[in-house]
Amino acid sequence: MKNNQFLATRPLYIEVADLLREKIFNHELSPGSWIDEQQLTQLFGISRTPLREAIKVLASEGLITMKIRRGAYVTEVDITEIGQIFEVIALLEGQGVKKVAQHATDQELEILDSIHLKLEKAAADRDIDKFFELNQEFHDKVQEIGGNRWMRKVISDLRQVLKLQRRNSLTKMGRLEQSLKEHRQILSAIISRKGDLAQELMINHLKQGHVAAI
Amino acid sequence: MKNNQFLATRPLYIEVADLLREKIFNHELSPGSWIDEQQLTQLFGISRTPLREAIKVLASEGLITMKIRRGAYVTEVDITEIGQIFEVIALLEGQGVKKVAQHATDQELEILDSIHLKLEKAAADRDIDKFFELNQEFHDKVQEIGGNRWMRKVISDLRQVLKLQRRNSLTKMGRLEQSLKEHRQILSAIISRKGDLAQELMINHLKQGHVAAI
DNA sequence: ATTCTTAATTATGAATTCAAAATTGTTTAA
DNA sequence: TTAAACAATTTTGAATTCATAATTAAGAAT
Repeated sequence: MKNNQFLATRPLYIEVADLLREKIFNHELSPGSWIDEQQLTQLFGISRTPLREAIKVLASEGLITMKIRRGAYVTEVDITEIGQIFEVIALLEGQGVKKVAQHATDQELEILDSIHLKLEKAAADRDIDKFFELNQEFHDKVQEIGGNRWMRKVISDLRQVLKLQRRNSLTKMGRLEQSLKEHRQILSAIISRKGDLAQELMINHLKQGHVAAI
Repeated sequence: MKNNQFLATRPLYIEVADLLREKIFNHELSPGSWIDEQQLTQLFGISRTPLREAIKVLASEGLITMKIRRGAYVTEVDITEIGQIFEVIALLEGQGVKKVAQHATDQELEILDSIHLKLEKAAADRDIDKFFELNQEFHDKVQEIGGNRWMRKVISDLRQVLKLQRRNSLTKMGRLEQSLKEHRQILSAIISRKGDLAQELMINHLKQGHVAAI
């Protein structure tokens, strides 16, 4: 695989990890399927070494499951587990948002507000991709402000696993409106420093919203 | 590196990842220091391939930072972060134990009780290693009964990060007694089906106990 | 002595090779 | 025809090799 001509080129295994995630999320590599190293090295034009390094990284993220002496498989996430993952995310983000409501500086709240404004605009424009991007950004910014690096990482990893499942919910417009409304309430609770309320709203937001609410 | 004589041997890179975590957390590999692949392959008696796979896994866990074309460095995990990790674990185990108190079968409670009995005995015998092993088992069994596979995985991952930090607190006998007492209360709350109380006790157990309470 | 240049050494990133395990395919026996 | 035994092939896990980048050491010029 030829590296680009620019400097500061990223390690090959990181590039490959990205390519693999992509293939997994768009189901070119479907859940449960075996990962054919041979085929992928040929497809990517690389050797097995960086590919296997990438596979191990995705395995530690939970996207890939290693079976000893019989290779790597795309993790299967059944509907029950989706619920379980949401339960964990809801718990953590609930705690995060509570702390934000209690301790964030006014300046930090401004940042959240500005993200939310853009979110409102994206919704008004019916720009779904943008909406999801900003939605993601809002949730992540809350965690960033919350300041628990490990909580943030856990959430981010679990979110990725959820992406395995994404698919149909993208089109559900009604859910988008509902999600926006819930965001409004959460932000409002944060700004008025109502930690417990913000927590409760966030938990419900995530538990009800499921995938569309990510 | 010779594998043990038992079957179901784990992949080498996983073993190596464990060894590296250990070295990182007891500061044989100190924060910020460069990771000498050559030296470690000799020390472990393995080749660079599995070592580098392990390094990449730890990098994706955040324990190691890769610098392109100049190797891997130990990330600094300061005491603040240890507290953050405990916060996450406490939150999750609190939720888990609550669910157990509410939904576990009587038979499952018996299992917890039997583990706790052994824990009492280990404490009475002053068998610290046994105590920690059973303590671990108790917490994990609660999660198993709780039934949220992903919550369990997250906890298990975070626990691993905490592992070596434990070493010094092992000797603190007072803390061990206190930990045992808290376990008694938690178990009692579970058995009497007081979910909210069990949750609160577990959260305090983990937050106060910190490393010794693992 | 200090700085600059260049050669030698070492480390990294990645490809290749190799041994052992797992799978597949073929032959033989009932 | 089916099942068991065994050989061939494929795949995995890990060691080794190789090209290039980075670092160190050595030597020349100021």
